[in-house]
Amino acid sequence: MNHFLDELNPVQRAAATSIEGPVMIIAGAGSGKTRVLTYRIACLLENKVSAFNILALTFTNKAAREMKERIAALVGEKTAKNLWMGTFHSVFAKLLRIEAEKIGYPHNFTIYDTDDSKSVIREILKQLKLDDKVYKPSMVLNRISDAKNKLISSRQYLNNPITQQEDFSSRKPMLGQIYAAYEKANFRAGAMDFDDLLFQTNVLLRDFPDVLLKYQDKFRFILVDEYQDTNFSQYVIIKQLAARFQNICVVGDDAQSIYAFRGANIQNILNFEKDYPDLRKFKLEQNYRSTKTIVNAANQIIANNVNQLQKTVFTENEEGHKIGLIKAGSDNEEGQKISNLIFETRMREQAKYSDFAILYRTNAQSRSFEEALRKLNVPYRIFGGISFYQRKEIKDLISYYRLAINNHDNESVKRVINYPARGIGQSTMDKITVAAAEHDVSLWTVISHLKDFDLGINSGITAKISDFATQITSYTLLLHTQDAFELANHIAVNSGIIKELYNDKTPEGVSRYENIQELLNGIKDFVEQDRSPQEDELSTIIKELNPPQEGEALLPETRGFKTLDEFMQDISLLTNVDLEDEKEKDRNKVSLMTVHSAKGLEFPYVYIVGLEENLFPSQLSVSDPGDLEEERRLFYVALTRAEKKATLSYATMRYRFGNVTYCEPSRFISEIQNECLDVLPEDNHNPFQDSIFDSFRKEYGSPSRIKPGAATQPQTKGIAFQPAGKKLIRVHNTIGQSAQVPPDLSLNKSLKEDELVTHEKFGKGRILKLEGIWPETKATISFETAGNKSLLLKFARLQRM
DNA sequence: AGCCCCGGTGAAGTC
DNA sequence: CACCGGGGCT
Repeated sequence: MNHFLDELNPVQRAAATSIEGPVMIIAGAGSGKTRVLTYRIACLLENKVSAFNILALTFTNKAAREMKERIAALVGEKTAKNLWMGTFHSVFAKLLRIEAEKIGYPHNFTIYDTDDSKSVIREILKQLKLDDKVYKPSMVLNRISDAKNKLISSRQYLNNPITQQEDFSSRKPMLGQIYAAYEKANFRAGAMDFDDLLFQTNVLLRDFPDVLLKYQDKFRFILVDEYQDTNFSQYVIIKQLAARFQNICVVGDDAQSIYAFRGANIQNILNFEKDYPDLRKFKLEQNYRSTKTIVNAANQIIANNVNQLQKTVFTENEEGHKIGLIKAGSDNEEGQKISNLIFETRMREQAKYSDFAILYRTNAQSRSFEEALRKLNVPYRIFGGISFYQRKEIKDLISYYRLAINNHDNESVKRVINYPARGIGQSTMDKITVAAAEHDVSLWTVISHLKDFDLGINSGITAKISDFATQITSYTLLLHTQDAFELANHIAVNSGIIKELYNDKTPEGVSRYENIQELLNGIKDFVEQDRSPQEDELSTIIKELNPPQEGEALLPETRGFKTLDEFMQDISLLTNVDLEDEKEKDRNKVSLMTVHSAKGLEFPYVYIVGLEENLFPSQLSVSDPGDLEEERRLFYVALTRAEKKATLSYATMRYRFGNVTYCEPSRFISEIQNECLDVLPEDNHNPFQDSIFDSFRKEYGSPSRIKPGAATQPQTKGIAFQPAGKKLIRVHNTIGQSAQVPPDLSLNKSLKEDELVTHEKFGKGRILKLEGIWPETKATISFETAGNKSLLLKFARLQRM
């Protein structure tokens, strides 16, 4: 085994080979953490620890996959395959698939995404007759999520005088009741939301000592990566599982804790020593990734944080380039300057596009970079934003799949019961919903046993509903007799979705049809991949739980194919960096992503953009010192992604919330010593500035943006120019996406006092007074019938008479 | 039942 | 500015 350990420095080697007992590895940015983890696992395996006894929790599925590949290269694929490795959510979702029935859930439970969860909350608000302005679904969901991540059930929530008092004084006294109803609704639908995957795992391990014992015994060696970003719920799971053997190794860097907003508790890593007093602690302080300049600057920044573990990150790499600093006059100019720089640097350094990353604080900032990169024909790839699986047509089809797997999945029933249209309208749905609520059952129970419920609907509708139920049941019966692709395809055709989209010859329709094809292709690929032993383990268990029923074809002794429910489990917990182009040629692209998504990645050239007060650090963080420290750590993460050269930029003016705002450079820039910085000349003229694009802009004003494309095809994002017009118009880009755009109202700009105009609603009128400077010009207009009105010209739909 | 239009509202990061 | 839900019209 010495062959690979030779590649480690002494501390790394000690960390990798101390395989028993609690171990904490504090790993500075770029210190070879992944390598240590990988070799540590290889070491365990070479020390006759069975792969079946190892659990490794990573931050993304992609990280798990890559690590597994590296381990496979060291110890052989056969062994590596048996490791349990993945994100907290995906690992414990798998565990719950096996054990769910102990806590009253079906093994084939559905995982609700955030949209589903909000929809459940909306429904509850309706039933409780609460105002969704007061109880905003996203706010309610956050509140519930916080509670779950602290392992507070709805009952505990309601019994806690402190939370009750809080909710009462914030005029939201019903939050506890909503939480309780939400829990109940999900349970009835056999559904778990993201937080449930951890919460219910805790319930399981708490209430079933035999189950806990079984997994303590199974997972004798536990490794947790990015430990600084675990929340309380995750912390308790790990603590429980490791309690018996205490072979727990956590790796993290408090300086890179950036997920407090979703309940991550930095204290978990700061307190690890208290939990395991006899731990061994290793500090990986040598950075192998970045230049001296970058490491020094990063140290200078993080030194401004009070709350941290002591460590000194250093590097023996070369000094390297100074950190570039670019000032731009506007967000668009920032996009142009950065894009030009990437274009030039790539030429000069003979680099690949994929060597470059643009990192921003918020997804909304991507626009100006996309425009500018497109102008230069630089291929790019956006991570985050609207993912493929959130597109309407994909969600529709997937709802059928979900419904086939779990008939009680209410959100899917609501989505597809009348899509494609089959004459089951809102009023019928209302009746079904009421009946389901009254009898405390799922929608499916009502629609599949119509005669047991008095809905007061006519026989025509009754027939339509039972046809639907029969259709879904027929899919359910095929779940384990057809492979994922066969069934997915069958459902797509049989449900009529394919036909519906095929018949739609509008450009949007064509694009939707193609997306469906892409989904089906993805399922085909999935079927053709090897299955992992965990999946085998699961299929065996699921088969036991699903004995062939009377009249049903016998299940094959061991199913030799992958099924649709396996596919659905695979996709429900993908992170946005997990979705990667598989094709090699598609990979050579500039990456655009938020700093959060960039965690764990590295690039030779990194551009950190939008470094302005109230943006980075974000406005919401500047008032709270704790939040500000998290922002600073975020900036630290961004900077330490860079290997060769980092460049920072800020704009003095940008469009935010539809308005022009003027910005100050970020305080973080001033935290870097001047000798590390290289301020680029401001007159960085862009030779491509006078393109057709800009003349369009002059003529028609700002372009409207079309929805971001799927993560898999970001280049499809388009820009539309709308001609001046009266009505709302729909515009299309080249691949058929469309957007509704408002008419260009800049013609209102030329209106003068005393002119006669007509307004769609108010009719004829005369402009009495104009105040303010465009685009904030306000007009007082005296209408013949509607009287005097004061309107903002940029919004008012006026026509000159 | 379905489409279209409007107006209100929200805009941080994510499994 | 972009999204969403509601309401009204066909």
